[in-house]
Amino acid sequence: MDPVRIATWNVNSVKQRLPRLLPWLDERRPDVVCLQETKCADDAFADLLGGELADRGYAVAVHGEATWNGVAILSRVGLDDVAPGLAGAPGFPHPEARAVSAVCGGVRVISVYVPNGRTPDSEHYRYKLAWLASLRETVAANRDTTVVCGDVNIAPTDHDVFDPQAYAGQTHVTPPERAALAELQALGLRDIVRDRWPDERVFTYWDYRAGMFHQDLGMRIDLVLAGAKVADRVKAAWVDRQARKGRGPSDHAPVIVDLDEAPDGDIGPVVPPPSAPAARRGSARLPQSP
DNA sequence: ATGCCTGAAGGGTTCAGA
Repeated sequence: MDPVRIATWNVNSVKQRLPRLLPWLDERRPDVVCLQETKCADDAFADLLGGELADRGYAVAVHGEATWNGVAILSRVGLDDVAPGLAGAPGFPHPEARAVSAVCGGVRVISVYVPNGRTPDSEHYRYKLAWLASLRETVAANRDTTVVCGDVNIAPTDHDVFDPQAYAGQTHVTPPERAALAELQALGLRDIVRDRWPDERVFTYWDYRAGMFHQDLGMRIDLVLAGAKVADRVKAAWVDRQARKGRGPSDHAPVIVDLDEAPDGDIGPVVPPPSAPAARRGSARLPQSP
């Protein structure tokens, strides 16, 4: 198997992001792209960019709906066994378009948009935890060869938010959410970006308001979680902050992971060791605190 | 000012996001 570049990006409306998405595809040239928050129905997705993607050699698996949510996988290394949705997943009350999976280049890829949760005492929060339990059940069947990519709406540790105090008591950082994520990882999935940058300040989301990106006050909630057979092929992993800059960005940046060719012999793990020291921690407050 | 941006739907505003 040839080297493969996998990316995941919450685009916050594929329609609004088209002027950023297409040039980004041409510049980064990912082989597999998991998208979240496409915010459009499947026929609208095809009308909007089906031709543009075909021109670039991508096959497309979409699972969308009008207005909210919506996920997709673009692949130019094969797209087989496409499965929209998550078997047995709860709805709110009806199933939402939050997952799509396909086999791309021998890897079972799942693009996920985990429910937000809103507030820890809400039905939305309980829905989020139940949905994560369903995701774990689905991944369990192919744990070694699966890669879960997407917006998990959970910061795995306090290291993944600019200031833990700013998020105290809010969703994305509560122990039950982190436990649900840890249970998913306990299947053997590795957090590829954190493994590569264990002590770095790495975020993937910055609020649009109050200059949060400019101050680098964000969270790391977009993850690539890879089973052993995938994780052992990782050559590089990084957050494409350039895509968060300039005019009309999403509030999330893409995560990009390069896989080496699949070993046919005894090629071992090739993740390089980190070298740079940890960056200074931020100390500002959330936007709603003046 | 516990939504300071942004997007969608729909209608002159409201809901949702993290």
